[in-house]
Amino acid sequence: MMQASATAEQDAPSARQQAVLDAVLGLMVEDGEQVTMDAVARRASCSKETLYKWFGDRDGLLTATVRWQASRVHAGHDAAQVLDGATLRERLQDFAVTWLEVITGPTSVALNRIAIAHAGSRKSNLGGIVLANGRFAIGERVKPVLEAGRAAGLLAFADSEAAFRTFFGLVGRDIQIRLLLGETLDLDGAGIRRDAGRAVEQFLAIYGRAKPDPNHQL
Amino acid sequence: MMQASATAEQDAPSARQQAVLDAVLGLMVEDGEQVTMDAVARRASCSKETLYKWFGDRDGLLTATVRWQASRVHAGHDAAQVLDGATLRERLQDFAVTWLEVITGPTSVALNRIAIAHAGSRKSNLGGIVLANGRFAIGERVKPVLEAGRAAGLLAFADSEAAFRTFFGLVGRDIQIRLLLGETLDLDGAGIRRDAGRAVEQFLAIYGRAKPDPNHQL
DNA sequence: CGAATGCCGTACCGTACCGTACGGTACGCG
DNA sequence: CGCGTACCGTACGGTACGGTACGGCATTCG
Repeated sequence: MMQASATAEQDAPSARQQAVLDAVLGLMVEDGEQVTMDAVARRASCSKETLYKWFGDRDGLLTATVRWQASRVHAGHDAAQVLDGATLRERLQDFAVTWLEVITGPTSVALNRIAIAHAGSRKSNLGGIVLANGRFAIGERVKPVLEAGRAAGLLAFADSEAAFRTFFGLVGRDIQIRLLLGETLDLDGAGIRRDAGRAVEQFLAIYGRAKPDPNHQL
Repeated sequence: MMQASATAEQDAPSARQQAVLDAVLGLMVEDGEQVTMDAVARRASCSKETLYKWFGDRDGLLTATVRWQASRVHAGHDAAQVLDGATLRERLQDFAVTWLEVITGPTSVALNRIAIAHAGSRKSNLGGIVLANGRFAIGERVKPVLEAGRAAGLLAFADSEAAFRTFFGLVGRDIQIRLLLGETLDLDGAGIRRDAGRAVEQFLAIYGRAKPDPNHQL
């Protein structure tokens, strides 16, 4: 009579529940529109009754799935201290590569499609969860690096949020919207690294200070 | 026994049909998920039978709606020839403002949501239509300007497509994805103009050839 | 061993919605 | 006038899907 629903509570889902959520992700990737309760139950070899006991309703199941996927995207926070130019480039490049790998992945595309379709109606915003764990999470990880770069005199900007948004735009460009709208553009690892490098260089062309220059104004 | 379906044919829809399509757009903006054939018929004061005669099926109706909206977004093509720095800035600024106004508009958000949700399944890609009339249409209009700027010695780039994609990223940044995911970020005209100006200056910082016009600082 | 629990499989219900059919009305034309 | 055409309003069938109920099995625990 226990087994709190994994939706309301923030408990990590059990192993069996994780298997169910992975089944949902699999269905989403195959065809976002056929994520029906019957299909999930069949795919996960569980009964619909169990689905409803664990997740409340279909919305709870989708929410739990989004959370579950988000929980394993998070890479480790690593604090960087003093930066030289090469290290800054490297860190930004890493972020750009990671981000591009995420948004071009089929799971991300499927999940964003679901969340966007859901955002049209009011109920329980998957969009907020996706944003919090995607766009905003990466922002909170990049901004300290940018600020460290500024502290080291390598970058010049007033607002780290604005600077990050520019970085975000330079990295992603039109890739995400094109993928979401169904275009199949294949980026291999080399292409992603090339794209990331270009974005970093362009970012430095805008915000870079030529030399470590300890007179930071604004 | 005529009245070719407005879907298969490329005929412009009749006035009455346009009213129907506007009703669909209205429903999409209000709540993307309640665009049902009954609701459209009620809203447009027409019978479902007529809807099916005109548009074939629900997919045809949605496709016709996307085309209809696309048909009136197109601004006039205007060929510019020789550019000086101020004119180039102005043209780019205009494009940026227009684009931001489009993607922040509720109709665009609703339409993109529908198209993205639809892109998950195979049938009749609204995504392709939206891309062709949004992202790609603006690209084809911007690239000649960029090339004219290059011809005038104001810009330096090898690939106009790549340069445009950078411009696209600098203008849009994270705005579209955040709106699609349900965030309500309100940009008034002044905010859009400010954003557009920033994007143009950043673009020139990357691709600009040192040409006088010292009224910018960032 | 017997009861309780947790879960699977499946049948079932209500509803929403796509697509069609049918009756009724206004209008143009021979 | 009578007929055809185009359309509105509505009712209806079929179906897919969300959510519930029930029988059966395996495991755990008293």
